[in-house]
Amino acid sequence: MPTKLPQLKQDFTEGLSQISRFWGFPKGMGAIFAVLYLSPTPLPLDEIVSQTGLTKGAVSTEVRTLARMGLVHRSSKLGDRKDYYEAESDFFKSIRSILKERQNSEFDRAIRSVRETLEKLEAGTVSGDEAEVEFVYQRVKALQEFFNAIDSLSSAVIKLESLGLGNVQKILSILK
Amino acid sequence: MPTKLPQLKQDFTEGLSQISRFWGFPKGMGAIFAVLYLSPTPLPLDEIVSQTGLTKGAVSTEVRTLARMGLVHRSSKLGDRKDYYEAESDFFKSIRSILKERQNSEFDRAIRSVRETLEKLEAGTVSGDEAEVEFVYQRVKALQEFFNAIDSLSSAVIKLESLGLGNVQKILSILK
DNA sequence: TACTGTGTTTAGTAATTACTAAACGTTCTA
DNA sequence: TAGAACGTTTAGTAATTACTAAACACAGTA
Repeated sequence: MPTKLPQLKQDFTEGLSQISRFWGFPKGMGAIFAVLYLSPTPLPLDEIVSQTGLTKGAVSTEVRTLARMGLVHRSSKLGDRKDYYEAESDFFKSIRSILKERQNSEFDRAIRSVRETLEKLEAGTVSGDEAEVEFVYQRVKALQEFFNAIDSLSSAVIKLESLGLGNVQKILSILK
Repeated sequence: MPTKLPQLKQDFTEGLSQISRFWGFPKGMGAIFAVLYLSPTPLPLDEIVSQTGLTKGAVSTEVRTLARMGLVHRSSKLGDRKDYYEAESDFFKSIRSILKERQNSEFDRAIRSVRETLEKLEAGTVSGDEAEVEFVYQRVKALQEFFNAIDSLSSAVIKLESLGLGNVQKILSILK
């Protein structure tokens, strides 16, 4: 027997919810994105509310963080007070803006704290068993270098015009 | 005034805890890793307990998941019943094993559900407005392709002998 | 066999996070 | 100015997750 389109959409939505949760985002966020992603036209807030079963408040805040991440876009029609939302369908573009978002976040603050640790060690202002201080220094330095590599990578990705399948292929060929 | 080594270690540990939490892991996990990472010698469980302030139970379970991820290694000394743990210091190696770990997880199950959605659409067994079905098909297909790209990338990384700074540089030069 | 030193499991608690319901602020319309 | 149609904020609740305390299992030793 044939699957009805609304049913299919709902299954898909549930799948994306789980993926969302897996990556540490609220599952409602995945659901909202899924609904928008499968809609041929931008949707107003109440439509998202009715299709996800979440409340106005929840949708309002989560759609905002989705927008900040560049995963959805907000627009409005002239002579219509409603806001309309649509999903970004270029995922590589989304990745870039998520990375960009992360750069000013809590994450960077933590990374900066590692850098500070390293600076203290380099300034020679740390007292303790000499061999151990040296060991700790080497370790912290290695971690810092790792972060730097990740950072260069993501900066590069952010600056890219397009990270299409072509580029991914090229990368793969290097890594072989 | 000089910083004392134990103080430095503790600051570092707090930093890593936050990073851990940021990526959706328990902060205790980050703390455990930090303690091991800064220790010149493998540590037994009680040592981790006393240095992190967590309980035996917590350390026992979290150190196990760290080991599954390949971020720490368990070893034992002859004539000593204790287990000893040490941190993996090659982060690229860790990334590989984390990716490997993820392949058999909940995440893959969710991705599979997207693939099933796609298969139903391709089999033509979905009923509904024809234009909309076609639209939905295109979208789901695009998402699937994105997942495939990510998947190839991570498989490639998993198979690598080494993803050192050299390779990262090469990648960066492509992406410029 | 009991006892000690290990790590693990379990059942419950604390802390965090996602979400709801409802009040609120604004803007437009009558 | 009142009321309606929006989106936002807030205060509280539900659900989830991280962790604790304590019982447990097992191995080695007296």
